[in-house]
Amino acid sequence: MYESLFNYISLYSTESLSETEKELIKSIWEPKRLKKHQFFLEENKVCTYTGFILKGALRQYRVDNVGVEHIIQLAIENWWVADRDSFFNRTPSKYYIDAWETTQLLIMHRDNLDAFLKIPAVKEMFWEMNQKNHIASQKRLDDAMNLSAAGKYHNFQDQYPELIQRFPQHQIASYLGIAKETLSRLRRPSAK
Amino acid sequence: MYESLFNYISLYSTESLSETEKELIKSIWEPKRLKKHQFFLEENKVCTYTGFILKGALRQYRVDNVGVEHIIQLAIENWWVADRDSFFNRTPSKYYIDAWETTQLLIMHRDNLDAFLKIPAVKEMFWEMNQKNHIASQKRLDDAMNLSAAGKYHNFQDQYPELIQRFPQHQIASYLGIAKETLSRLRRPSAK
DNA sequence: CGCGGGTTTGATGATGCTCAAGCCCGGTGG
DNA sequence: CCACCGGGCTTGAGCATCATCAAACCCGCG
Repeated sequence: MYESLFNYISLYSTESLSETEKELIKSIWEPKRLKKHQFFLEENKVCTYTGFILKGALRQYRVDNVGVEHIIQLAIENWWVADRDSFFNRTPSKYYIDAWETTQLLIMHRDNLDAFLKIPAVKEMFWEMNQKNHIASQKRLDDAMNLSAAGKYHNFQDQYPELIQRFPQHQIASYLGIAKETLSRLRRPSAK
Repeated sequence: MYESLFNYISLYSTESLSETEKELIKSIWEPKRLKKHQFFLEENKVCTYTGFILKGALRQYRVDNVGVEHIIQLAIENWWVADRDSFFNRTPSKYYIDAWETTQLLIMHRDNLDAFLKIPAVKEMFWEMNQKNHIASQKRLDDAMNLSAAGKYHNFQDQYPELIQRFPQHQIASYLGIAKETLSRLRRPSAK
């Protein structure tokens, strides 16, 4: 059950986890199950937990002032879920996070964050992740600004083929910031 | 000369800098002057230095395959400059960074990064900055995808009024991902 | 005085959004 | 076993927003 998490940590760190550290992790991360459509986080609530997906799929989105959902992130196995801002700063969130498939998670309360970060391998992993995330969001921004709808979609296909299988295409469209009809038309008369 | 840097560090950290730490910082950060249009970084080179702006203004941009510049970042006093990816991972950069005004910087070689990060206040500051950056780029992405040209510009006005003074508007347009003509038209028949 | 960077203005057209309708298909209940 | 329902996907028509191209303008400076 905890193996995926341990693996993930060692993947992004040069240090390895001692047995006592593994025990610590087991004591602060707890399993949690979400049924489809169940919320992990709702708007205006503080994101007190961060999650690691063992099996399943979640979406993070916000709802604009006319009630339309804007998908911020689609996440599957071995991804983290949380509203970073809300989680770290204990501020109310602007986002919803819910399960798109029935999902098995490990979750950790914000109160245990410091203890978790005391583990050197974890600290290093977080650091690496920050870097990676930053670079990734820079790229995503660049794509969003400079690519055509077709470009965005092809890009997405290349980068996240798994996600295409797991989410309906109107959600992908929302994630990419294009209309679902446009995405539909892109797929039709098409190459590849 | 080093006071701005010290101030910046204490601003983002709960810890404070000892005298010996300040001495260390002075030994690894060196002053550097750039004349207008002089490069801090060029495409395909590794970004071996990171900089902190004491006075002046820089732009970071990439050049697309038809030769058009896309501004990634505009930076003035008390901002950091570097291509993070290139700097941390020692990989060739896709970006140019050059001085838009004559600029006074402090710079640090990548080889001194570890020593720099050994200072607790610095480590903490970096951590905080990572968080802030991440949240900011999330917001920027959201804006880029969902706002109209007018919305983007108003937003920019609110968030970075100083930058409007310092850079010509076609650069701001590029930063915002809109055509310079569009920006010009936005300003004319104008509110606010 | 003339040059050059920056800005403005106008005309045109592409891209992609909106709205509206119909379709496809899998699941449910009669 | 079939009819219906609903979510998702497709298709079409019209339209808004912006990018593009081209020309003129403005102004500080050598």
